[in-house]
Amino acid sequence: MTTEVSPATGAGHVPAGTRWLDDGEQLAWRAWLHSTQMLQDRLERDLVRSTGIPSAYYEILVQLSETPDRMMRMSELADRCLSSRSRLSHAVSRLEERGWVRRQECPEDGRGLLAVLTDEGFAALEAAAPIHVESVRTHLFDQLSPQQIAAMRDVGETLLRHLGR
Amino acid sequence: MTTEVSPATGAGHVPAGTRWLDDGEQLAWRAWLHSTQMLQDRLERDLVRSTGIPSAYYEILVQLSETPDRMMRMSELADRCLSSRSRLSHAVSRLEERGWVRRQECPEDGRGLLAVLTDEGFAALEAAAPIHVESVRTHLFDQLSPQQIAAMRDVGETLLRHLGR
DNA sequence: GCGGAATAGTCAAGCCCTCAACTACGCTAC
DNA sequence: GTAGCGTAGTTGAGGGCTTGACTATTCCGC
Repeated sequence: MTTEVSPATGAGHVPAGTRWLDDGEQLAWRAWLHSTQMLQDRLERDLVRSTGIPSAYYEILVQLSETPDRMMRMSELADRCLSSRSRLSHAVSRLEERGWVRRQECPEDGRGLLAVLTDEGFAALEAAAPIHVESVRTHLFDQLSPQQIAAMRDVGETLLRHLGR
Repeated sequence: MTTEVSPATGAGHVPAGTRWLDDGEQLAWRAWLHSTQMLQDRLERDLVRSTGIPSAYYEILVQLSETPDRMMRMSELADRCLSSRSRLSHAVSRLEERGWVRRQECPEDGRGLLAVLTDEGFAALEAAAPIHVESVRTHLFDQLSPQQIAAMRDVGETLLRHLGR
């Protein structure tokens, strides 16, 4: 995403009653939009450059690693990664090519599959994690006061409640 | 982007001294990560569904519309849209196919081109803007208190200062 | 003015994502 | 037990983005 909100337009062409953003809201909107885009972009580039793992794959590895058996149903994995099923399916195929994940039939449900983190996958994650966390610290936490971090969390959680998670 | 930070790993396998995230930081990180992803996703889908314009294109139209002559150098446009030059070049080509933008030679610099917003492009933006701003209100501003909005802006601006803009 | 470096923009290959169609299995009711 | 429907997951086509190589132009020092 990206996107400023109001066109440089005079009044009168658009449906009356549009609640345009005022100046403060415009500034807040641009600050949010640009900072999130730039930060995501920076973290992504750092991660790929230093570990060769795109963040979408990293997230999959993390979710699997946090599970007792290092395995999870494909759909649950998709949900946790905020990913569509199709996208996850493609991603797991590519992770299988790297030898980091394999698919395994699900005993309780003949339709289902389990994504299983291999030892190689776990090792790759273990190597990448310290690098990634350092990047997150450098570009996010080291820049903010404890109050700002608390506020960021509060805003994030409020939005998540509305968006449903 | 996406991405949890620490692997479910015992101590000892990774370089000593990694500054792992504590519980509060983890929660703040996940809240930020998931809320920004979900919100961007939601706004993008709303915009495409109701106007047919992806946010990357919308941003280009907005930037051009805010300029006195509705034209801008390709590189400046790329910078303002947080876009690579290649990406912008592709996007402008596609906007040209829609008849919303055209390229024009730059008088002062034979290497350069100007992207010019056409009347059709301006009309498309004018039609889309109220719909988009309503979506931003619904999913962002209507969910937050004035204090939260101020905090969001503060955090965003702080991060932008570090990331350079 | 000339040679080399820097800048503006484009293009092709490859990767990733989305959308919609598809297969396969499970569940329920009759 | 089988029809019909819902769920799990995959697949392929098509579009967008990134990277890196390429052309054209300008700038700068001499």
